[in-house]
Amino acid sequence: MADPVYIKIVDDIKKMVNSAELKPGDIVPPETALCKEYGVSRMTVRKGLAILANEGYIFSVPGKGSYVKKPEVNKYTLYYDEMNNMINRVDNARLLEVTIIMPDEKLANEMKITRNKHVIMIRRLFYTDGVPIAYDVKYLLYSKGMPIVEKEIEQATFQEMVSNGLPIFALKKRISISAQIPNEEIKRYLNIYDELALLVVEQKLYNSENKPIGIGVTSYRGDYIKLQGNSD
Amino acid sequence: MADPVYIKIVDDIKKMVNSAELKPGDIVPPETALCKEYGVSRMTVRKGLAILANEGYIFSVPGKGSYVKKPEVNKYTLYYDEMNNMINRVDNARLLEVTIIMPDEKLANEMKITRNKHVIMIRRLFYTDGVPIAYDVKYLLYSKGMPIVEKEIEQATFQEMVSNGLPIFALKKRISISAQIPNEEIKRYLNIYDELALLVVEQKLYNSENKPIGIGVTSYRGDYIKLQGNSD
DNA sequence: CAGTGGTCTAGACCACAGC
DNA sequence: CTGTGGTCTAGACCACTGC
Repeated sequence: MADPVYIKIVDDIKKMVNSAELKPGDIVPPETALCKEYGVSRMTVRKGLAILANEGYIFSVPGKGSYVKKPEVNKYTLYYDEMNNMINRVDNARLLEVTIIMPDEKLANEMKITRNKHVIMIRRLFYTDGVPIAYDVKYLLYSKGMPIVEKEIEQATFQEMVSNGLPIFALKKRISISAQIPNEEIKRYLNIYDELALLVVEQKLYNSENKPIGIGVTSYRGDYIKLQGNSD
Repeated sequence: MADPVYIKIVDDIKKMVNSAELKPGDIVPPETALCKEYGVSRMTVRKGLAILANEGYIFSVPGKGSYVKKPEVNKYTLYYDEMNNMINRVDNARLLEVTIIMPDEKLANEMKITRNKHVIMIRRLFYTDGVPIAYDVKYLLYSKGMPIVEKEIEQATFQEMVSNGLPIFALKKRISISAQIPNEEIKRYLNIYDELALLVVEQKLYNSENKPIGIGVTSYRGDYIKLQGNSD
């Protein structure tokens, strides 16, 4: 093995967990014992345990020991960008409207603002191979540095509209995914004549103080999108 | 501050990144410089940098230095369990059928098996407050220790069916989410009389060798489910 | 009290980048 | 060659746990 010692420790303990030699709740040998077993110093052992803790295999309790963790079986990682998804890529976008509105009660509530604040509303259609596949509405609180040129808005993702490249680490986002039947307006925009379900993805952006700064709702033709997620 | 030094280092660098004092691609001060700046030993500095690397803020290149990373803006974490979701909780399940079938070409393909292998098919209905809200089909490769008592199958999640509590860390899962129009059979099962969209979640389980061991398709009434995800 | 993990030091040697 | 990060040591002191 060219691997460093701490990797060997990690692999060995992973093997024990995966072969049920160590079960969730079981205690991992104390650091001093592992030091002796592998003939290394404590910092090396701790490096290995830190990796295991980080990957969700174990957790440590000061004064007691390290324990095998119950895995989070229901956790998935999903990559979503309104312009790219698992079946198709948006290759074009058309701006339907960009206006400044006063929010109705529902929107004001969702954005946690009073109804006398102004909100920018952007409505777009997304195309793939010339076919309209999604109807997209965004509501943004105005802030300095936002793109105001229509050409910029047309092709921008939510990120690009709100964060002008700057404190992107601080942004928090939530999405919620649902299935809906299109209303007449969306049917017209997406050329839907038969029964067809929409996959509706709502994005909500928060600044570092957890205040909403934008809401986006993208309604995809159900036959043109599939979102995918992975465990790990 | 009662915080350890490495936490201070982490916070300071995070602040610099979030205030754009350090931009993606910029180089982080070398470890030796940080040692001097904070008056600590190198291991302490490295502990801080390791945390930042782990949280996706920086990455290190041996022989060169540490750099600020572009954040993964499109990454979301989603918790999904066929029995629990954001609007409703499945409080009851009814077993429709459990049989052993020979897979058709499509299924054999998806499970990467030959068509002469046997597959267990389980069909269920999920209820909330006595209302059927989802139609669920699972296909499982038979393996030792699987629940065979109907009462067990009825209330089991996918996890519980496949992994009998053992090497759960090794399991990999994928989900894909789509919106569909129900067929006549599902309409009957879910008491759908009007137009209603289905949120369809397909789960696929793989063992540690990346071979599929089970496929599950759960079709929820669109008005009863909403999946949610978070960045971070 | 002894044993545990949490923090930290002041060194060391290595492999690797770039000049 | 110097400077960088990657690995590792052999100690230290602390706070906490459980007896």
